[in-house]
Amino acid sequence: MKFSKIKNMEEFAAVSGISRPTVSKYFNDPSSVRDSTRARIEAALERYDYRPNLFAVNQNRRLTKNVGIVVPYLADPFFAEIARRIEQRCIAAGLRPTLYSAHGQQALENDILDALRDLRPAGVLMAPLGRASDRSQVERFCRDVPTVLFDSNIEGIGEAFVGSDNFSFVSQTVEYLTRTGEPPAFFEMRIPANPNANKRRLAYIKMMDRLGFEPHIVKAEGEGWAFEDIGRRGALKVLQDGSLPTNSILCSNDRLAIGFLSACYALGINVGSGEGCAIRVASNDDHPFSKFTCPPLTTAAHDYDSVANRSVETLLEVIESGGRLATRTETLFPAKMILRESA
Amino acid sequence: MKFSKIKNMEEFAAVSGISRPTVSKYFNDPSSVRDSTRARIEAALERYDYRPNLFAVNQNRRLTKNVGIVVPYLADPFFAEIARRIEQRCIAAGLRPTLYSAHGQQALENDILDALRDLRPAGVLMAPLGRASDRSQVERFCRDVPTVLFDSNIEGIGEAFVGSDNFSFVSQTVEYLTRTGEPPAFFEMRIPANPNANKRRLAYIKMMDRLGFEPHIVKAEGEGWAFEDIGRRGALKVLQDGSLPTNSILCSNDRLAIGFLSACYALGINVGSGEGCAIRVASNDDHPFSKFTCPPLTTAAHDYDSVANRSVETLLEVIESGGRLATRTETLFPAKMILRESA
DNA sequence: CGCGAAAGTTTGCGCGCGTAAAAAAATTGT
DNA sequence: ACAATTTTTTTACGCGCGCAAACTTTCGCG
Repeated sequence: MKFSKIKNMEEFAAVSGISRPTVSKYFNDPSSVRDSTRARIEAALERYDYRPNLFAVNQNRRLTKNVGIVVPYLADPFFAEIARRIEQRCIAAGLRPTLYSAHGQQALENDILDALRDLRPAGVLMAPLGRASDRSQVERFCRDVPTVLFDSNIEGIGEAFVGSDNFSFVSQTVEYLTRTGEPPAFFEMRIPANPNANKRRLAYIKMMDRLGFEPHIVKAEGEGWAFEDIGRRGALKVLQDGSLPTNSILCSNDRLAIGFLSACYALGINVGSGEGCAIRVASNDDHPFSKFTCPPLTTAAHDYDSVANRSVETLLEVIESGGRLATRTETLFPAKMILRESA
Repeated sequence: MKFSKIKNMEEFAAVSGISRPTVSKYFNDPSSVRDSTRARIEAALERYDYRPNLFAVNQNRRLTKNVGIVVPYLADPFFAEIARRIEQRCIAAGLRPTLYSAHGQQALENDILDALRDLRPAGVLMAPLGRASDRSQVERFCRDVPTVLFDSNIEGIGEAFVGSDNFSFVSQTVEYLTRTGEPPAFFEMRIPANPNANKRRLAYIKMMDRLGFEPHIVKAEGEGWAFEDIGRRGALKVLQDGSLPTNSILCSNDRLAIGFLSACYALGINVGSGEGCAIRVASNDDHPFSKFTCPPLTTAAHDYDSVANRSVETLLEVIESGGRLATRTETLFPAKMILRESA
């Protein structure tokens, strides 16, 4: 508001008594103009409120400050949380993030990539859908736009990958469950959406082998992103037909575990290690709500902060080195066991 | 990919043998060109992949197809879910939505509004932070950009409001709890972020009055968006010092209720109406995870679909009538009771 | 076949800003 | 105080496309 309205840089340059190109320089880097002119511009900014148009700015710039953040399903609190942190990291680094969710749909993911090209982003942080991703489209995109993948990896695509070390997750949970009770069965979706699920299954098998136990994998039917519901149905089934080979269960992820706990409650089965408990349930992710389940969920926690920080740091490196990295790095952060009452 | 790369409309017009203005017309409305030329353009589209630059298109258009969607806190699954539906409705209506989260911060909400101006959106769908919103900024924004508020209302601001009828929510839950047991106490945050909370408290008091009972309001300390944690702490406090005046609790919202259930579990208090249950807990919202709590939460459900649909419909009306509505309408959808085991 | 309307083409400007090159002005050093 | 910088101004063009006016071609129809 302040005084009259300024519609473009031309007008603002006029009222500040400075030429437009110099004003343009100022906005791209205030320290690039002489102190006295910077003072005059900032004096004008006090009196008139003007900001360069975000989209016009990027139309003809060599390198923009835009970054895209793409997640597969934003209504999943895990992605909401990691996206939130990444977004704030980007803002702190002086970038302009825009967040997109593929809502679990390949077509939408492709549309997002198309829209992202037009944004002319300096870089993109992307957690792909995984199995449902259109690999060739993602690959093409990464050739055009410097991209760092996070959370779920696609081998060889993007300048780098930052995520969690699934083996660290599963080895810790399996070890813990085994040490404090029975070796666990592994509970997962038959057709997992996310590549991490496959790595976790393999890690489970490997750990069980290493410890000298027979692996038991329990599959829940159902596809899509309604993990809790799928977990609940799958759990009801195996709990009712008594096909569960053990009294301890390791769920592939917390959302399935939430469904599993819900099924246990419905059947009157007490979960935990204490008196009167029939089954122990542990999981992976440390989903934001795992702390509040009943019983609270024992789980291997993502290092949310490290993944978010390193993703953004890596993207900044990529951008600074001109959009390409000499070698594709994969950074995996270990899990941290969170012991709660469910196991 | 296909053949060579097309960088702009000029080039595409050349290879398709049609003039650029006509091609431009085609992309704005394919039916506005003659069948034979449409066929030629589409034949060219088969051979070359070209799409007009999204941001350049909007630079000089009278009316864009952009819409902004602003929510206060996207890591809250309620907002993630409603935003997801609104986003998909917009896409279905041929609009181009962009989603923003204020992450609970006033400064961010203001930044988002600034960025949205530059997007030149045809309209904006906004769920404001509420108490934390910078009212004058939001008001200014709504004067410049046609905006429909949803979920939380700010009196007199925006072209319309679409949300849920808090009285319908609370009256049903209070009535149900009273009819099937004791009249409830009301559990809420001392300083609620959201204006709906205040309306719910007032509705509770009114209902209790009407039914001839003394209202009891239990306040949980804490600010911010970590509702579950605040609910849990608050519940632990009142459950431990025995200050709860009743055996039935109505939580202002489901996230608080999830915290409350967690506290009950920690203290070994059984929740529900059955044998051996000491307390009944009901709530409002039908949060996506309420179905999976232990016990599953009895709650008054938002009509997610209606709110999402009507919001988008209303915005379309606003846009069609040139950005302004004769009178500001407020549409409130009633709640639907979801009976589960917690009460 | 000729006529008027409809559709397409040409031409040119505008959106708001980045950026490059050359000229002018202000600052610096001595 | 004068040459040697540094900074700013001027001028001009580009980004990718929308839009309007005037003109030309095409189409439908009697």
